[in-house]
Amino acid sequence: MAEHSSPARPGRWRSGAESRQRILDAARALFRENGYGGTTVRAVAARADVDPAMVFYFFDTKKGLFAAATEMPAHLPPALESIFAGGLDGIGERVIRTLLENMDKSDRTPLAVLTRSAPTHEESEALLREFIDREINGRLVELLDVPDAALRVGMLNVQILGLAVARYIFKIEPIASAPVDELVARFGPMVQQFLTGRSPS
Amino acid sequence: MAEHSSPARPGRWRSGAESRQRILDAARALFRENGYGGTTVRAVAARADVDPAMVFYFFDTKKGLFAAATEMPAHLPPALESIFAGGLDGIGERVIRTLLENMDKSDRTPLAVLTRSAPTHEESEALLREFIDREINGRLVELLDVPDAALRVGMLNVQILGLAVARYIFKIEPIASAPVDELVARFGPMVQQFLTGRSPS
DNA sequence: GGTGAACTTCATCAGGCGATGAAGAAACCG
DNA sequence: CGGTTTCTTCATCGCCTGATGAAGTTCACC
Repeated sequence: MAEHSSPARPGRWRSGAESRQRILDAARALFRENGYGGTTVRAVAARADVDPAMVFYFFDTKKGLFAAATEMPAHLPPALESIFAGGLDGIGERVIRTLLENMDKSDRTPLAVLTRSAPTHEESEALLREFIDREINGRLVELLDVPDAALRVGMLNVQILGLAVARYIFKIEPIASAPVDELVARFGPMVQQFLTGRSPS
Repeated sequence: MAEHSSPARPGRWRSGAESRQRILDAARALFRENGYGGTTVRAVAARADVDPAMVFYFFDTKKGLFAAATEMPAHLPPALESIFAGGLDGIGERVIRTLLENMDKSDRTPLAVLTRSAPTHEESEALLREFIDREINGRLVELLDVPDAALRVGMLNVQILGLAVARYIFKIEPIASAPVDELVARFGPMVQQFLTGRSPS
């Protein structure tokens, strides 16, 4: 067997930014598949076609890699604004559509990562929850302005969580392969109903 | 420091069944908190106040321990029957109530374990899904007997999943502390609606 | 074209992991 | 009582983990 193409000698192969990106992509995939504990630095390195030491070179520790791999994608906050922009009218469909479209095209799926991962179990879970509570739930409760707003928003959380878990983590059919429009048509009005409809009490 | 009470000599201390039970309890707690990969046999043993070797003595392998710790509680199937027993009328409330009451009083929460755990990622996840598909979804689709039954049942799965994750895993308020009756009142009619209501198309 | 920084590899460390096997102590059984 | 089984501890194995440090290679800049 002759070594045909890769002499595996040290040196500057790639732009550095590229290696960093390769590692991040591999890390995101593995963290999502196997969780934090089930993912080894060596496996990430192998998948990124990179020496394990490079992971530490760029991210110092495994936790640093995790933090970098799960940070919020930049295009999410603007999408969030577009949900609230239209007021209460049709907000049900908007929230479902925005959620699905953003998670469909991105492999970051912060929810997925955080469900099965978390280095210390407290740390990043608390962080994400605080963000969601402040940026989504809080604003929505304010917008609704009814006595049982908190419970209504809680129900929305259940929908979002269930939809995300079913579609992206467990991949339950037919939810996983249903087109976005179908799901929006099904869930949108329902969400709208329990957000702005009359109370069942 | 004098060794005050435990000479730590080998020998028969407890009934064996008791040690086994201690290990199972500790394992369930840790698997749920940290997942399969994040739980070490040594940690389970420490929590059970038992030598690590005992875990292997009773369960042979770590996987064996996992299998024993996550096996389905015996009282679930009968509860399942009671859901279908009443036919389609009020099935929405029944399914929500049964789910909540069973998961509230049990610390097994197979869903919780399976969400964050799974030894090979395929194995037990596939097992639970097969069970759910056969025993719940299949029967329900049959019972509904409409063209879009699969999608309706998929929506039910989303509800169940979201509710379980929100209440028992993420502990999102106010869902986590809401009384069962409140949740049944909110989710029951909604579930009933999209199961037996007219199609949105 | 030489110098220093950026990137990459390799060898290696200490520590924890799952797992094994032997041997000791209590309980059970005749 | 003696022998066997059952429970328990301990010492240890080989492996893989996260992490470090030094040395080598290439590039950018002057």
